Amino acid sequence: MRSRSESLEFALLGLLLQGPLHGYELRKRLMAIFGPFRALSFSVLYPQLKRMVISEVIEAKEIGVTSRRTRIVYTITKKGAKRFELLNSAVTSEAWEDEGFGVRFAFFSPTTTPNRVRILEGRLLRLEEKADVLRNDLESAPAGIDRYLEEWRRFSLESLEREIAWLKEMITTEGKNK
Amino acid sequence: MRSRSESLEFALLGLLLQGPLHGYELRKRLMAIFGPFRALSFSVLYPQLKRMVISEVIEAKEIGVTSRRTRIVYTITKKGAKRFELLNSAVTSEAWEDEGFGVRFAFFSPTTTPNRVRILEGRLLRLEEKADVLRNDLESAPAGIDRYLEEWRRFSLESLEREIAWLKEMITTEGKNK
DNA sequence: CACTCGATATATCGAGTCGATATATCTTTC
DNA sequence: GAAAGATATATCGACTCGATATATCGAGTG
Repeated sequence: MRSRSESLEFALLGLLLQGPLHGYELRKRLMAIFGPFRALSFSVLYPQLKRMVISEVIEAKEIGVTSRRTRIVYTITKKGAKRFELLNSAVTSEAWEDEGFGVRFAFFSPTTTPNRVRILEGRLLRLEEKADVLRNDLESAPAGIDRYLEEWRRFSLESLEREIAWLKEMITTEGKNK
Repeated sequence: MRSRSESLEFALLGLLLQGPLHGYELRKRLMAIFGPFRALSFSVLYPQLKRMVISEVIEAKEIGVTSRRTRIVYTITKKGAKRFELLNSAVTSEAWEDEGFGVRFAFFSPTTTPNRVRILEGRLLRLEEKADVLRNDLESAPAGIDRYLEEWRRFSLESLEREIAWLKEMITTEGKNK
């Protein structure tokens, strides 16, 4: 299982918990949640839904009684609800990598404070690792080796440090909710 | 041609312009340039090098005279140097999308101020598009629909605005070099 | 001086992703 | 009533990703 499809499965289960939907509508809602940072094409969505039908976390029902237009409506199963709970509580590295974190964060509401903190702290550690690499690059590189590369690294490091500060704030806020 | 492989081709040509190198070394240098933001696996690098040999922008020479160890050294051809020039001057959207911009920026030195400005302005427009989507999301969403989703959007928008400000600064600096 | 360990070096596999495209219906606008 | 655009499902080929296979080289250990 690739990390990208794990976070997609998580998001799909999260949406279907609120009620049955068909593929096109699922895509629309996910694109709205993802915003301009992550695309979702049908060639990713439909195979993913098929895999989820096979693993029995969702059920597909074709409806087309009144209109001639076929629509396939997906419903979450009991196994699917359990799967969502598992993905929510058994936090893996997927939850704090770039691909997964935004999606996990967007579905923070249906989880608990300890799980939120675990994800936020995982993300924090991951970003501090990246920042360390950049700091080391900036220090060890011969001065003025390439001013554009240097400038890019400096800007990236600043961005990371801002996200780290934001995460720390989020963790503090969660702590108060305990 | 996918955008990811176009920016990889650009980076490989940029490195090989400085002298012949073999696959493993090319990967090491690229990973150092990309930093912690983009991985590069051999299953991406080797097929890309093969495609570039076929399109005759590089040549492969197997050396293993003294040692029994095979090493395949790649040399840029005249066609390859022209290809690098083309990618440098005929700026496509690839140069300002997330995948390509960092790589283009890292190889800013061997290009000219007008080309740099074109890339920076393309990136600027792209980020302003994204920021507009987020601003619209934040304004049109019913207040408090999900405080985590809202918080994420707010943070993403702030990050975009910071990158926009940085780009404007870079464009001004380039202007002074004219 | 055999032994292990980590770095060097090339390569492939299956599963998944991406962008483009196909097909057809429904809805709105002129 | 015709055209345009949103709705809806689906597939294709080329490409990417993570894991794994294979084997050599150099450095340090006991």
